[in-house]
Amino acid sequence: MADARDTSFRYLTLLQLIPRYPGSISTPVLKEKLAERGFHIDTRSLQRDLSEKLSTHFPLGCDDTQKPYRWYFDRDFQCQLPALDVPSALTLVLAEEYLKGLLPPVVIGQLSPQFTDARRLLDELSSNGLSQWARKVRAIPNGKALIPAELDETTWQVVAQALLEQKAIDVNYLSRTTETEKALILHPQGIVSRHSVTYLLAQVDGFDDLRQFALHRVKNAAISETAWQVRAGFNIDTYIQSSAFGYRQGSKDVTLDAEINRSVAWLLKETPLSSEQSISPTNKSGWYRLTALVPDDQQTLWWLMGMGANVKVHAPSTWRDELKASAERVLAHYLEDSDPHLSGVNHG
Amino acid sequence: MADARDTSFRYLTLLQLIPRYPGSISTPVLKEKLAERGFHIDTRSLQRDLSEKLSTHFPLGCDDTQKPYRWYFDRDFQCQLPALDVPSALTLVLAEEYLKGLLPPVVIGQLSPQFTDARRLLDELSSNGLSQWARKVRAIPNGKALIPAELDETTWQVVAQALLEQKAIDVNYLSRTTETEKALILHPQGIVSRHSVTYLLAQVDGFDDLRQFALHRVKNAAISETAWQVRAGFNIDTYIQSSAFGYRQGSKDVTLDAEINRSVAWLLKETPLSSEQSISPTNKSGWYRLTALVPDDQQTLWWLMGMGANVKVHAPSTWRDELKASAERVLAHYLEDSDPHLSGVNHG
DNA sequence: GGCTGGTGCGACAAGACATGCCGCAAGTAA
DNA sequence: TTACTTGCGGCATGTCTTGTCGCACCAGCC
Repeated sequence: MADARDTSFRYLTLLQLIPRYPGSISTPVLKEKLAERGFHIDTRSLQRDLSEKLSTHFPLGCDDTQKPYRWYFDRDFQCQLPALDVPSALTLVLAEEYLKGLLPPVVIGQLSPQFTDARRLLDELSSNGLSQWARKVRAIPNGKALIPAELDETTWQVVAQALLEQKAIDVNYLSRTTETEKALILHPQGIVSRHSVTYLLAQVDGFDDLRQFALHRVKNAAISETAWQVRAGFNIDTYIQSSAFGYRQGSKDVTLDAEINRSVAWLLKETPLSSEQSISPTNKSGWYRLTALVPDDQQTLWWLMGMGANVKVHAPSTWRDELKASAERVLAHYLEDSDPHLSGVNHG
Repeated sequence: MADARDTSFRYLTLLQLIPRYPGSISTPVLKEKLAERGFHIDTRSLQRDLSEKLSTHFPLGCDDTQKPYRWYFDRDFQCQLPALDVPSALTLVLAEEYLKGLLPPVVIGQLSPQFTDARRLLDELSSNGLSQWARKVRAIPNGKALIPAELDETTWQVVAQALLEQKAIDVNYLSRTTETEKALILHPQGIVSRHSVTYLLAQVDGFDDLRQFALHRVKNAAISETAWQVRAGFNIDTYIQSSAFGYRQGSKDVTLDAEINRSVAWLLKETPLSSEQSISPTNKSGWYRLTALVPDDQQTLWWLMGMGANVKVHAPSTWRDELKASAERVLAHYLEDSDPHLSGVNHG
């Protein structure tokens, strides 16, 4: 890449090699990595770069309690190279607002330097505070935002690293059924984030089956010495579709045929259910005919349920039946109080 | 910040001043901005920096068709200063997966250098492709992901910039009611992203009332010469709560009192509805009593509706009535076909 | 205890490099 | 045409970088 002695570029390479705080890197390792990238310099020069040049201009820290000194960046330092432009910054703010309800705070914390950077830019945009961007941008998420489960920061870091670098991990896991903590060795195979809970898919050491572990119930995670167990032919999509998450998801799409009222029609014209969808008027005033090719999954069914009486499903018949049955059960709930003699209606 | 003549640090400052491609910056302006930051250098030096130093090491472009040359970064170049660590990269991938269903592709495109960076890091992590991170991470969003409305890139950029820098904009807007395109001057006051549609809140030039404009129906947006109209005392939260978006949102929270079945209980134990929530067993096997302080909004009601017969609401009575009425209407939908003599049941 | 290897650091000299200045050329606006 | 702006090559100067050496410190290890 860079062959010759170009000081400033070497500085930049150097800065990219230094990790953020929880991590650190020692001088000899840095020298080696620099050499890999074509910068063959004396150890002394490297030392000078770090302690005289870079650390005066950047929030660098140095752990000099051990002899190969270890260098690291301040925990929250961030520097984008083409600096953020205004639209990107606004997008980041919007994205953060959305993600707040979806991911554990700790995971968002991983991205916080970026978000902070965006906010800082917007703040500086109008140093007089005129912009007040914070009062101008809101996201109203689609679903009800449940409060994401609490998650330990190191847990997330260890799991992410183990998953990607194919390592096994030692953990304590709080079993939901037995309510006891148990030490396990896990072989991570995947991560699924569902609603506001993040699950680790892993094999327990010594077993062949894949199990789900809610990340917020994992304690004291650490990379294990045990060698990682390969799971041949694992495909996460297949796994999810195999209803492992209660998503009775037929592998094929189905054609949804329904009547919808005007408000739903408007909604779907702007944000379609699927790329293959048609909406046409019916002879019933204020009602439209919807045809769409949609996945056969729980999500879609829930969405239909949430639309309530604004949607009337004709096909597939399984959904139609399910919606009808669900309505009957709900009604039974509320009738059994006011009309005690009707309490025999099935609500199982 | 940096007072003296420190070449490498000046380079870095320089790089931060150069925007990504659609934008560009001219040499004299750069010189001025550098001076603002304490770097008083000769124009010649700046020229040398750009054309000899930086452009050999960075993907810089130069428009030399006009005489004050203009410099810019490659469209997709990105360089994080403390380089991304593995957990952050994984988080970014997860965030992207979530946002895909929530924001228009163009808006996500704003962040794409970051996402691309994350993906590249993960790819390089296992040059042999062993990691296959893409097969290991999935997000299953809470709501049904509708397809976000198409949105023009420049529209987003112009609107974002105008909003933050307090400028008026010239646009062509496709009215939903009249289905005609109309040239307007808008005074942006806020942005609300709702479901998958992004709305601009703005006053039309010459009017005092605030209107909503779906961003994907805005064409040919451009910063206007017209001076921006201030809207005194505008508060976006108040505006949203004033049911402007159909969110009949009482300003006060309400106490939800309901019976829930085991699966919902588990869900809520891990991801609570609110920070003040209690779940206790009832004498009915498999059912639990839920009490929670929740906002009085449409979102929560929809969520309850989506839970179907797994939830039985006792209070507030308005919700209870609404759920019951909704179930009745749904049922009527489906009964009127199979039992024609029942078609008289109200479904308005 | 002494030896050794690894590391940090001050000093120094050689040489590379950055910088300001000048002059020239090309294009543009008055 | 004239004045102005901008880019660019060249050059002298002075600063800065860099490799080398010597010394100090620390931790094992024989």
